[in-house]
Amino acid sequence: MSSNISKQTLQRLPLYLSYIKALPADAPKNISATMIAEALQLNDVQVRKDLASVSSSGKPKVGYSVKDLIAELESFLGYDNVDDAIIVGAGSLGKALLNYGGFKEYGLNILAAFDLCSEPEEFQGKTVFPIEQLETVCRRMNIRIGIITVPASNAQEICDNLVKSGVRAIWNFAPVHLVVPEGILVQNENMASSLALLSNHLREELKR
Amino acid sequence: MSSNISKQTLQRLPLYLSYIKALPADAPKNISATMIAEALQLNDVQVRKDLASVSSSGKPKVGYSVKDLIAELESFLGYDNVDDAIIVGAGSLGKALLNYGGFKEYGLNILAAFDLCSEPEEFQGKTVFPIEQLETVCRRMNIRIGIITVPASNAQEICDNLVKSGVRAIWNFAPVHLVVPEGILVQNENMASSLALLSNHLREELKR
DNA sequence: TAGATTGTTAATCGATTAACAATC
DNA sequence: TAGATTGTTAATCGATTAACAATC
Repeated sequence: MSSNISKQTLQRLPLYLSYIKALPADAPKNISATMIAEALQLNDVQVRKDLASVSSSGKPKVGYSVKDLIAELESFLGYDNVDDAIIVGAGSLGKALLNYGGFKEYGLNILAAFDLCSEPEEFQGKTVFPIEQLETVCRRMNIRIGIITVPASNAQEICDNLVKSGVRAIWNFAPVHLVVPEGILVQNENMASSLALLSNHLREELKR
Repeated sequence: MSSNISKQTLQRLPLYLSYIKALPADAPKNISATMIAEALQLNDVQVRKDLASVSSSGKPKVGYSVKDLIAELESFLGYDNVDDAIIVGAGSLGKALLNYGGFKEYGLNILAAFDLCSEPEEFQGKTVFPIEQLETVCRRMNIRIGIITVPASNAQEICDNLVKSGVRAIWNFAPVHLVVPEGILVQNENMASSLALLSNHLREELKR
């Protein structure tokens, strides 16, 4: 069952995919887990185990067919099966994400944004709706992914609204912990946590 | 020694800080690890252990002084000690980060951006320099943090330039694995990995 | 004093890595 | 056939959690 793929494995799969997709056109038709591991500075057994959970194109002595492996990873990661999403919060980050074309490649299509406004507004070809219309639009479009880019102080309320509107997975860019009912996934993109690592590294370095 | 604080702990510290900073003004002067753990849905021993690595204000039966704990966390996370950074890549994401005021609160000051252009350009009060001036500016300003928001295909080259320019920590938003010399930290903000979790959650849900 | 809470030592759990058998 | 490589079972490692002693 694919449900017992660990979070760690799931997060590494896109790395493998982007690496093998970036391989030059004249590269060999097959690639080994060892080569991928070396390029990404990972353990080769780990790569093999990760790939085993989504692929059956590995052959002893031969490795994996690059073409097949790309297809298997893309299919597993849902890159061919586009999910619609909406963004709540059309500040600079929200607008940047709305405007970013690259998500399509990952099977994510951001339909629209919501923010405080009295009328729907256009931004780079996408619509920013008044926040009041959140539930109506989500229900009508059957939206299952919500992206939160509002300030921390409003994030929980927005999150509750999203859940009430039928959203099942939330990508949270606000620096707060969100409480959700069981069965709803919150994926945090916490910049403060990343900065903590950067800042700690610099401090440690100075000590030496 | 603070160097043996784990990555996991380091990433949780900002969560504790933002939670206790958001406490209402009329809240009790002290807070227990158990309360923090409940609010953030974590294990209380974990919170206590994490806090023990940066704080000495915990008292049995009393808990932690909110005021002292905020001061200790802010100091440890370097929020009072601003680091200067530059961004390479002034596309929509790069501009959003350049424009985002919130990093100052975390001790990060983004001075300028670099991109392909023949002349320095102004954007929202900050300067976008021609990429050719990267090394000169980094050296002159003694920049130690570089933020990469260029397309995947250019990221390694930019990374090499940053390292050559004296940068010691890199915040990488490009979906590629970067290879760096020992001692340089790369912190990846990999959107594709996050999306893999969201997409997997939705798929699993459908199966049920 | 008794109870709540901290901080630490020990046990558990899960992920990573090593060892190895199977095979093209 | 021999060597490279996969996939799996076992060992190791590190992080989380449980148990408990110390104490305001």
